[in-house]
Amino acid sequence: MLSKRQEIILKLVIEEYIKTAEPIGSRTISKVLDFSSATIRNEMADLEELGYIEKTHTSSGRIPSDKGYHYYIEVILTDNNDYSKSFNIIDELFENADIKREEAIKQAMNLLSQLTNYTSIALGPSAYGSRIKKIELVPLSESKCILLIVTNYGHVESKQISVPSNTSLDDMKRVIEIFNDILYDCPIGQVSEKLHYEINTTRIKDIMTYNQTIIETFLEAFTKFTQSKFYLSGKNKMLYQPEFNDVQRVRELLAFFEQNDIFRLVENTEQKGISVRIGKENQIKAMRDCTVITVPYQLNENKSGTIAIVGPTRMEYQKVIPLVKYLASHMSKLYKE
Amino acid sequence: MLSKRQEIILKLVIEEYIKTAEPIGSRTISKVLDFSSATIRNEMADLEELGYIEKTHTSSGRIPSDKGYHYYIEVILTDNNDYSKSFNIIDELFENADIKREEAIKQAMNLLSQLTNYTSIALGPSAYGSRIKKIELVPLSESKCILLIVTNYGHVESKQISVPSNTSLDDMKRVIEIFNDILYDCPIGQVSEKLHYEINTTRIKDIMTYNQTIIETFLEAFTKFTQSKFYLSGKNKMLYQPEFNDVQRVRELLAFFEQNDIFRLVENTEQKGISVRIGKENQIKAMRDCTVITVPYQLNENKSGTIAIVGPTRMEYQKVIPLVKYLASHMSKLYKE
DNA sequence: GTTAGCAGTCAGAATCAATGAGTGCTAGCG
DNA sequence: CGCTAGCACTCATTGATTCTGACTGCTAAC
Repeated sequence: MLSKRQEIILKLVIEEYIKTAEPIGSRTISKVLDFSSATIRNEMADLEELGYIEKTHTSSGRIPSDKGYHYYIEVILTDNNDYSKSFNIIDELFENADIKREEAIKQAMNLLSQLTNYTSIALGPSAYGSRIKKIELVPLSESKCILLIVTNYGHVESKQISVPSNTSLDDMKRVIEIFNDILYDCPIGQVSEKLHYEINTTRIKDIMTYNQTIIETFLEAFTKFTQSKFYLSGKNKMLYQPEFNDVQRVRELLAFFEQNDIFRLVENTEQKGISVRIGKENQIKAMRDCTVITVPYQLNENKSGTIAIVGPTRMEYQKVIPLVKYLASHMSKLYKE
Repeated sequence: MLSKRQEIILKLVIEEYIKTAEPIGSRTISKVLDFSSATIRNEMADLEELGYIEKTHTSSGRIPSDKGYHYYIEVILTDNNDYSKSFNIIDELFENADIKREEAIKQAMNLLSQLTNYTSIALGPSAYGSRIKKIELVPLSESKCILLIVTNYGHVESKQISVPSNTSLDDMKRVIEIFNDILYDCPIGQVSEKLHYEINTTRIKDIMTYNQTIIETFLEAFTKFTQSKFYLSGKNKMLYQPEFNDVQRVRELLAFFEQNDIFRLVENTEQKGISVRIGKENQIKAMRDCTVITVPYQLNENKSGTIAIVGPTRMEYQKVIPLVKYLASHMSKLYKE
């Protein structure tokens, strides 16, 4: 357990370092704290021995360690969320009824990235809990048509298909008609199951047996739904952080964002509540100087999505944490309506 | 006019510089060319005086100038397009009938970026020449529905709208029905015009007068079509070029890509044929060390889109130019069918 | 027209000393 | 006992200096 004074010093070191990205010396602290620099040095030596701060070299000032940041976040930071001003913006965003859910999520991520100057990510099976509202076949020409699938959240998936030579457009339309009957209000997750069940039991059977390709195409269009999607905003924000003044670092980081490995960010995080991974706690090499904060948000039933924010370990936790929490709670609402 | 030997030397300088990104000295050339380094030096001095090559400092080797690159591209590079192997890949891509046009373009850009290791961009009013094939209204709940517009190229635009309190869903459906009649096969560019004409003359009038918001919403959805779109692939490729070892440069460039200023790249380019802008010929500051190659591809009638590729001035022109030309000609085909 | 040879230039690497912001430690003070 | 003044020490950073090597341009001779 740290003494009151140690806590104050730790807090000062961290907040100063967040501002300047430079190691903090004892004199800097003593100016604020009305103790001599020697006294501060003694305290700092203790804090270092306990592992909360470290030196970059023998005679340098101190910088916070990963452990120090954790203590700061979990013990020192009280919940004085005085950032309610920016929260209004979020509310407005979610109250706009003329925006599709996915659009709202996208905009929320842009907003988060703008407000914080870090990279923000929304992850999660965005189609989860969606139900089919309409399936439609629009002919484009003799041989081509577009298959449309619309969900209750306004998500539209489309796939171009060529009409097989042994099938007429009317045949296909009839099939789609039947699909509409069967699948109306059917949750995306259960489509495949339901379809296979119906094929074996009901009137769909006789149409299907003579043309298997239609159903295959149809199910293919569904794979797009089940693919987990993510929205990433502010990829480049990190470039402006001094810890990424080295091009090699930048390459590593941007290469990571360009891959579809984004999901590795949330591996092994808590299912409930906020998770803050600082520095080397992230398994990803490119993130060794970053903090990744993840907060799950509730979808229907027992599944959940995640929003994440990636910034330097030297992140403005005080500002970011309440903001992310607030946003996550509103995302949940978005999925409940 | 350059002598044969000068051309050979210029070619060697450029190709070596493209490989190594280092200034080329007279000895390097003399090893290949069976003349003494002194002779090469004399020739190089002439080439420099003529403005085809330059020095980075008094006693450095030579690097190509912008003018030198131009001479290389326009005079020295004969059309020995021996890259036909990679071209098969492009053919395959465009022959797949189960891919929407926009999807094909996207994939073509990915391919181009993969093959060249540069950034590739497809620009152009992708909706241009598209005609409406279907307008549809899908109800999601009591108060919300989705407006869908499908074009003959398989492009789908969707917009969520809330049902105004003084209107019934049936009313709206009837309006959409009428729209379908009027606008079927109507080119995107003429929708607004046609709609306004019909409003003032035909049966649509009486429905419209009592609810103006529907038509407004409808036209709003169309703005998405008319917004010129672009596909960008390989944004990060440039990071691996030695000329972008400086973080400041990287920031500038990526910031440019993130803005929607992309269209400035094609400002004032030829409407016909390939255009190669080298170094400072690009108005954009961030591109001062880049070459931007643009090739228009024909859409319907008199309008055209553009594909562009952005790399360092030190670009593998020999490989890139035929590839881009070939691709552009195939894009045109895509728009003709 | 070509080349050998030589003097000159200059970026980049290597070395070194000076600077100053920091530390740890000790002894003395209230 | 907690605090502080003071001193010796460390080390990153900076700038000056030098060295090296890859070049050039020029001249004189083949």
